[in-house]
Amino acid sequence: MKTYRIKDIAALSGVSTGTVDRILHKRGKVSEEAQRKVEKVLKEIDYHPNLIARSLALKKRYRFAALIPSFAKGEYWDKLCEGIDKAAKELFSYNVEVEKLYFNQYDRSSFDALIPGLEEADCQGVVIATQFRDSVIRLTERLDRLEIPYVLIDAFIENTHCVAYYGTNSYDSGYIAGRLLYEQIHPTDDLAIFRFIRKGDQLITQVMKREEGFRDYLSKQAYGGRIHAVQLYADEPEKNRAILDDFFSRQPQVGAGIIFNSRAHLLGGYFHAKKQAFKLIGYDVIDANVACLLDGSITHLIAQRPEVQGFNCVRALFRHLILKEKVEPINYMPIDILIKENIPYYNNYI
Amino acid sequence: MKTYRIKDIAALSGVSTGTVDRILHKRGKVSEEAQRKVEKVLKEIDYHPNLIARSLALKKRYRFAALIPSFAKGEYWDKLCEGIDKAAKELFSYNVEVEKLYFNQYDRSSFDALIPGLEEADCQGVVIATQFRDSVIRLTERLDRLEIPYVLIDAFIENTHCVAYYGTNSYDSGYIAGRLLYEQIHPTDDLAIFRFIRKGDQLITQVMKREEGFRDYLSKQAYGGRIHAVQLYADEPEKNRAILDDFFSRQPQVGAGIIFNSRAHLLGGYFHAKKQAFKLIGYDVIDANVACLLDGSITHLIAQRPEVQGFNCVRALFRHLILKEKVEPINYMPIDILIKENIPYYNNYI
DNA sequence: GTCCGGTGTGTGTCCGAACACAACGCACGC
DNA sequence: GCGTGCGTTGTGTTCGGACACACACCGGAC
Repeated sequence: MKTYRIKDIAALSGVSTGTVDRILHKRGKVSEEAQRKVEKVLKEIDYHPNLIARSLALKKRYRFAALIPSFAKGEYWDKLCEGIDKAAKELFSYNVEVEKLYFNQYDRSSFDALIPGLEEADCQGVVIATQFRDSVIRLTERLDRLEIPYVLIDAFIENTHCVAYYGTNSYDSGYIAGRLLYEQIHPTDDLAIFRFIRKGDQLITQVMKREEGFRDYLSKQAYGGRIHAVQLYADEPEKNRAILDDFFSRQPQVGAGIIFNSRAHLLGGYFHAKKQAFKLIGYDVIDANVACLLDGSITHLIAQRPEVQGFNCVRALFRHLILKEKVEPINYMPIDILIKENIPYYNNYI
Repeated sequence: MKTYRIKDIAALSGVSTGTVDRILHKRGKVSEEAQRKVEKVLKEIDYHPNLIARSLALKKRYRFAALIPSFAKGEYWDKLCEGIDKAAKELFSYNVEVEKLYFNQYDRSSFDALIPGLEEADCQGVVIATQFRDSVIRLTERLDRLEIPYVLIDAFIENTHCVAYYGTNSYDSGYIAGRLLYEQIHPTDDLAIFRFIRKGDQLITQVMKREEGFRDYLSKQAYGGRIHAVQLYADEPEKNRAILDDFFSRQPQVGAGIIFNSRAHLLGGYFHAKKQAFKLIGYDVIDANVACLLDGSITHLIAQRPEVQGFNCVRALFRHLILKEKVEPINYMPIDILIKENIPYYNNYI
């Protein structure tokens, strides 16, 4: 199993390495005859350039930017960041640097405010979290014009020219949650859907899609119970206790429920404190949710490996720009089902 | 964020690059004064060598060998091989080659027969599937003496000096299967455990451990049904039909069961053909099992991403030998729970 | 004073690819 | 016949690190 070098190709086709180089890179200034000779050899030997040597010779520095929501330790976007950092570290020797730009996921203008800075930074690739659809579309159009490749993460947006997309199918993950909850109850048992409201919230499509999938599963099963919606307030924990106490005093028969964002731990904590048995399904492997899974106050978590997503986003840009590989454009992440017994093994093999 | 080169260190400490090189590689022949000066600089700048340049300069070729069971297309070890091949391809530019040596997983002597060939091959690293405990121990002792690093895959073997181990906790995956099956039945329903016998079989520890975990889960739940063991024959499909027909005519109340190896599809096919409703749990995402999951004849699969395992094994050797990183020695793979609804997303993000 | 060994030290080349630059041949014009 | 210009080609240097080799220096032996 011989590996060929440019020098070998040059020798085989009777030209110099410079000519081979011009042909490989389509730089022109090559006679038809040389072109023919080299192409003939190339066809025979299946040449793969040595990527190590290439990236050493290309003295280029690559700067990637990542536009992601700001986060607290242990939250979803923190985990995603871990993956980004891991990729950055691994690609350090390739002269790749990743700069993270944070926005407030509940405030569109904070996202828009990042754009000018992004353009100044003259980066070669961008990772974009797609919280704000319209703003993202506007940004991608500008990046298209500047011919800067970008990767989308979270929700998929059609008609963009992204190099890759990483995310989950929210509808299906809701559908699966439907099955997991339905299997734990009787077909006529009542259920609760807990929702968090935040001042000035826009509806988050991801959460809406999950609920849609969830409800669709139940209706396909001829589910005969009632689904109660309970509104909670993200910023006001004391208020929530009162709301929940009130709800369960009026609807004591409700013994199972779901919450479509990563705040299930807030409910888990409530049930745990009151020693109330409740079948609760939540989303995302964040530290607080894991604790609830282990103490039994959450029965299932549905997750999507944010670290792997972050890692893959950066790697997709790397593969596109440096390795010049074809990158699979649409990548739905696995929908992981986690219970008390398998969560200890849910590590990140990246 | 400046990156330092050997040349920079040399300039900063007032010596030549050769001296810095000797100090970094502990090649000796350096005066105490030079040692001191360079170490002082090294402490200040946190030097990380450029891995790209290093692996270009090291003209070394790395040959790894992988001792794994032979397989048919789509089977467990085939998937593992995919991961190995993917790693090999990715590391090609680093001058890493992986040679696969196959043995018959039901015949210890076929494993032993590979050892002489392995020693001749003078490879720098070995991946070993641990089917035959004693033979593996003997091999690892020889490798220890030859100072050839190795990675174990499948079952963990204590007291070896392996660089890394990748596998699943069989007991816990059986325990989880117990929960998944128990949640689908009533506490007094009967269950079936299907076993495949093969001529000259030794008991496979992995399968035994799974069953142990499974039974332990049930006994902790005060399970009150009977567990029937059904013996089937790996090589004789017609015989199995008769055995199953006979079993279900005598025990028609059994509506759920499990099989602890990857042959659940053989049972799934049986139930599907007879249009018999049966709650069946199996192991491993092999193509045939996936088909059964989708047509409903298998309710759950428990899996462990063989591709990722294969990939990581090779990468562990690479990281140890070439990158000289610390590799986490014991790596239990996640225990994945797969149902009809999430199997379409169970791709391999490696 | 010369020769020899050993110890440190610096320089040079190589790895494979990228790219700049010099140089070549040839046709054409004056 | 000679210079100009263009199209084409080969050579040389670079990237950062590894390693071989040559050489400077010093002390001791003759």
